[in-house]
Amino acid sequence: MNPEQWLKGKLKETLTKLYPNAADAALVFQPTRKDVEGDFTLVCFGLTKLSGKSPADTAREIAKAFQEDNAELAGHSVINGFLNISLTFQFWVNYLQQFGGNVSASDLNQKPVMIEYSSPNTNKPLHLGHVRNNLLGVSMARIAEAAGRKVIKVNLVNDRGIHICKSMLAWKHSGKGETPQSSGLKGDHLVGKYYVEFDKALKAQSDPILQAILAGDFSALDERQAERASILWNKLQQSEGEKADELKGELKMLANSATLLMKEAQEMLRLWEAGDNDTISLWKQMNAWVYEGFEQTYRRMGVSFDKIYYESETYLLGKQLVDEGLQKGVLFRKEDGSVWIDLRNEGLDEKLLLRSDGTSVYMTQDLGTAVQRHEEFKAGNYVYVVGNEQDYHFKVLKLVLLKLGYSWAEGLYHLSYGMVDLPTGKMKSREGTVVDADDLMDEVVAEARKKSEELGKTEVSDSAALAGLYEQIGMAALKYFILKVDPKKRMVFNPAESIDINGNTGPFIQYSYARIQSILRKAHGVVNPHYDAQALTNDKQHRLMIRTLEQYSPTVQAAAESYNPSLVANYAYELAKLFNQFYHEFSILKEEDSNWASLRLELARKTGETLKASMALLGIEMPERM
RNA sequence: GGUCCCGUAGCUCAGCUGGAUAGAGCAACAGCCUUCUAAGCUGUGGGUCAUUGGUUCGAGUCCAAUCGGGAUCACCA
Repeated sequence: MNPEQWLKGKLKETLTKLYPNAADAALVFQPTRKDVEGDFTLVCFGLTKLSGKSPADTAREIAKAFQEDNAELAGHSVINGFLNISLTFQFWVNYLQQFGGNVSASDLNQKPVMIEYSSPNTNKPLHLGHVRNNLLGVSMARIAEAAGRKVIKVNLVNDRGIHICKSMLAWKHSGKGETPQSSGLKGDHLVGKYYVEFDKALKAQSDPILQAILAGDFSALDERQAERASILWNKLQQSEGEKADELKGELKMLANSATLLMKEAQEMLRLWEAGDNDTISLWKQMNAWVYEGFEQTYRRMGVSFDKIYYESETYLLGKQLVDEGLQKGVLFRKEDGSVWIDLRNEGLDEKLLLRSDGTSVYMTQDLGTAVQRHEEFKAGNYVYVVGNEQDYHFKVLKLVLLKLGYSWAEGLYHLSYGMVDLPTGKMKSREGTVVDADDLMDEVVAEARKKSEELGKTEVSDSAALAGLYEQIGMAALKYFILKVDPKKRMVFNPAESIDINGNTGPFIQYSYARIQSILRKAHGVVNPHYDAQALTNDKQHRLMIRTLEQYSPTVQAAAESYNPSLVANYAYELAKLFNQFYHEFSILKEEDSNWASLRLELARKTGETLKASMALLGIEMPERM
């Protein structure tokens, strides 16, 4: 039994005995502050209505009644309206013996949870943003599993569309048959290279057109575009600053679409959709290269999926839903044939669900995919790990599904995360400031090697084992750095400073663990594993260690329920830090009193296990020596 | 302009349903290795929790407004 739950239950009993209306009173109950004697604190301010007395008197009254019934209460103090309760040392020691690091099953939702994450495009390699996405997805999956839920990990690969055609086209024009084998490049990097090349070539073609447009000459554009350009151009003459930049951006897109290259790309997309043999086989070949590259990156990051969906297979889904929606009167058709939903009552706008030519948009596809998945898996929750630039999209997605009558859509959750910024600001591919995932992992591991060699000592000597250790340390540094931050916040990553290994970092926690393992190895056969709880007397530090271990289960539950792995990361750090303090203050192997020695050994062992379990939830491995 | 997210120490971040004197790490300075791994530990300095008002026994936390940063509001995905 978890002490916190146990005590809470007992307090409720006492309150019910004391006060007639106690049943529905909410208990404000929390761990006691470090500088005050006690384990848990009952905040009594809110209970004064029940007792009709001052907060302090209420606290005293409760304490008195509670003590009469429970021998486990070692003492208490009342400060203002705070009732600080200390449980006996024996109670905690007994608890330690049965502590197994398992998470009490959450009773919230026992249905499976589907987690979609990664969702890469197949036209370029993964970058820092994907790293945050993947790490969040993996750790959420593990945390949900630890909290007792069945998890289905899903990846929806964006393998079609104009962006793929760009890479294909550039490769066709200037690739000269280059392959990953012939170039020695990882497949995704090779394809990414041609994507960049396309952009360069496009710019060369579109710049002159843009200059002409800015000068008021729209002759390169077709009639419809010229009309649009003329409107924008007129506005531009009266604008400045940001607004002008925005208009220039739109004009630039018009210029792009007027280039021969864009027309070729569009034509290629048409051929692809028509199932043209040459186009399809080139597409398949280049995608295969990319998947091979992704697979390497995923494996190194510890990312895996139960099922992979491809947009090339799902992009036509959803049209049927639109028909349904029209029949139900939830959707409406405009004169030009396009289909919309009106969300103005929900504080949003009208949203397009089907183009006037009858083709589907992003939203149509996502609606279809969601319904298809629900039919297949009947999960209780569908978690989408997607950046916060799509907050609006997912809000609409959920609303539309609900309006269509799919009540299970209540279980949709957008795990929205903030961008990863560089100290200089946003990552911009045009400025070449994108941090590549593969490079990043290499750097971080190289840094781990360098720092470790500077320290000039390690318990590991075999060179293959050393390489493995550096990989573990570097990846721990990276993963922990990203996962310790609340997902919804933007975060700053400084590649120049690389990554710390001291302080609040992954390697710090690994080090604490390795140290514990060292003690366990040496203590084997030296320290008696059994101890007599009755022979031990109260000690604040030991009690605090056990209390902190106790927080593992509630922490994992909270992380699962709030879809927030950072809670687990911060917990692991707290625990490691606390143990390091403990380690410096108390010796295990040198302790002469065998009861204390074995208690501490038990504490060390369970701390180690809990650290390892916590970090495993973040996808971080723990070395036995370092 | 509408909507949403964020603003805590020089920097990077914690701060759970509102609770006691707002915490860590990095950086700076001063200590601790003949004693279980110094990737560690201890100490010092560093704060108008963006601002103003409100709600109440109590606000970094809730509400409103303002300022600052970002996202989004496409017949793109």
